[in-house]
Amino acid sequence: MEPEKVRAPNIRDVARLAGVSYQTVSRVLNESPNIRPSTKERVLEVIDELGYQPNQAARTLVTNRSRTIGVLSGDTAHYGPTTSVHAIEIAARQSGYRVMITNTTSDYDSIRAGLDFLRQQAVEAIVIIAPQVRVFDAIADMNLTIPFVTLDSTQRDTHRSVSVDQFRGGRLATRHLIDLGHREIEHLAGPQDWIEADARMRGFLHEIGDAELATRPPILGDWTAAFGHHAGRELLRHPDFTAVFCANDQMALGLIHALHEEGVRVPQDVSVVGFDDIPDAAHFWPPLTTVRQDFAEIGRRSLAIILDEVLGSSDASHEQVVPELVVRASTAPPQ
Amino acid sequence: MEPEKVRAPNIRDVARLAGVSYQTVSRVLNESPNIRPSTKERVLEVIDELGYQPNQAARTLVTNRSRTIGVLSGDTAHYGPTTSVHAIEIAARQSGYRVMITNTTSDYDSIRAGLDFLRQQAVEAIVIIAPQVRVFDAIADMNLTIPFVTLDSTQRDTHRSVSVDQFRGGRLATRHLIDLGHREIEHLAGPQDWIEADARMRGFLHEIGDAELATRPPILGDWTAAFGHHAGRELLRHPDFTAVFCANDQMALGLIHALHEEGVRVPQDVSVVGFDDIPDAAHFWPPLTTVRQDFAEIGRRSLAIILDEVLGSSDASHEQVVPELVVRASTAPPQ
DNA sequence: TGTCGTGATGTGTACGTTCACATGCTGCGA
DNA sequence: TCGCAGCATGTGAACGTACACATCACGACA
Repeated sequence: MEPEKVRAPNIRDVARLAGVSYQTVSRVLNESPNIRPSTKERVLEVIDELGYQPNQAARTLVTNRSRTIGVLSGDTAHYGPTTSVHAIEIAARQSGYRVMITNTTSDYDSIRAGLDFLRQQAVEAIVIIAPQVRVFDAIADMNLTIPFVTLDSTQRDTHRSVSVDQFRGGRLATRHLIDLGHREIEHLAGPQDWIEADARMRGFLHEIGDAELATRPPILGDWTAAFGHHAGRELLRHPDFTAVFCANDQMALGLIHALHEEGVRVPQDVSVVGFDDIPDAAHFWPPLTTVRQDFAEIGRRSLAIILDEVLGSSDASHEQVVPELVVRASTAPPQ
Repeated sequence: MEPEKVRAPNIRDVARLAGVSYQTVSRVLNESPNIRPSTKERVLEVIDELGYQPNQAARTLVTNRSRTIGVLSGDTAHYGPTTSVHAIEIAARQSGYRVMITNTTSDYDSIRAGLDFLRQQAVEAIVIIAPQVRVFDAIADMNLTIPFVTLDSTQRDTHRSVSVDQFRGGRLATRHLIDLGHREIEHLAGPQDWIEADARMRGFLHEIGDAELATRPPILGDWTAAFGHHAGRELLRHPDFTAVFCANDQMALGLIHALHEEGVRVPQDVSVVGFDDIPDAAHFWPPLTTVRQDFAEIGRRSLAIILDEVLGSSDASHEQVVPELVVRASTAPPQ
């Protein structure tokens, strides 16, 4: 015997039990002003009694609004994106919106599928935290009509963006090393197709050029500690440098690991700067000098911006949050 | 002049242009078997031309199925959960499902709101990765009729679960220290309302009891490196121990930081074991001995289990994945 | 040659909600 | 006393799709 498939109660069931029309129930649900308090109370009682829940699909179908913001996030479990997403959720909840997150791998088809999914769910806006160049191809190809905002620093006028000023961050880190007196500075960069990685690298090159130091070609990494470790071993085959600027904290961790293994002291022999200021960075050994990005802040701002657009404003702004150098124990003057 | 609000093309628009009935279009979309190839082709052409996309809300409304799996995840950006979520997404995609993720903070109302949201979105099943006891109160109160699976090790018969055997992991770590010859072992545990934290602690206590060592009350932490650092400083006020088992890698990192600061050598003076084996752990200094959990594997399995239930199977299984001790350089015999 | 099964396609309806409009009632001012 | 504004509530339609059923053409078979 199959258990009988009970239909969920709908607005009409509520109406019948409350002795009103379904429209009145709808009014209660939507907090219409003109409704007698006693009626409203009675309806609410029945709703509670029945455990009635509005059918979101039906609502979306008729209103074409879902009160939902979509988030397209990258495939990796990085500290930054997850922190931003969390901030977005909290902010959205406060504005009466919900958030639907979809992860994607970095290939075109996956990004495309993710955007399609969000569109099908009738999200009212999309926050894109997949900071790879390829994302923009997908967006262009499917000419998205939904408002969207990106969390990175492309200055395209086609859409809004909020980002930490990565270029400036790259300069801050490099300038710090130069100010300490370093002249032989390596850069362990991120993957080239990441917008942020590129901006940090440009910041590095800019300061190197400004100080008229010899330019060393950056090493292109993949953000992982394992790569940092590998790169560190390679670099030590020609130890003609006194400082390394790593494009994120994880790679800095791996690099320091390699330095330790070879008996190279940090910061006495080599100074290391990271990027991000993940919570762990303060507890690396030595505690890491790094550039702090406020991931939560850009999350909050992105939501504010996109709700602004949903509600009618239309100027495509590009906000930038200023990063901050956090000096700890992994940097010192060269000896 | 407002730009005219253009309605998205629907199934009838497609039908008209293709010269067939809307039902035929529907059949093409749902890959009905009895349809002439030439007709199908013509319809597909029109779909492509119009950029038609099925309206998910309408589909869900009529079928009461969404081909979507909900994921309720905790509020923190931990490595484990994010890795599991990612694995779930990939597996879901392969089965023709999509995943909708909702984060929650750990308070009851937020969990409740998250579950309500997922239910309203008509997800067909829910994977719960919010491993706090409180989750079960919320579930019980709203008597969820949707199949769900949890990614932790409560052995309740009300639902399915997949988990790494945390108890066993706790034993592995502790046993390793005992086998090395340690007798004075501290445990830095996780928050008490986390199911996993509790299980690891029980594993620890079990081995301590087995070896007839004096039981030291575990220190209850919050998973962060900052807490590990703080706890390390506290412990060093009475340095009567030779080893510490930390309930996760981050706390181990902070603890080691505190030890380094006081000139205590790891592992010569104090051995440290972590838990999780996050990618960074291999690059801590010293590289961390820890217990590896296969987060991706439990993600994949959870999806398999829940799809199984969606498709009709009904025995509530409790699968367990075996954790693995990874010995690196943070542990050694006491000296 | 009539009947019947089968493949291909079309028609009516339901899903649960909101919007636009209609209706009834109340009280107030002329 | 009448008309009318305004509040409270009700009725009909629409959103876009899938399911159940109806219809039609065609060939096989007795």
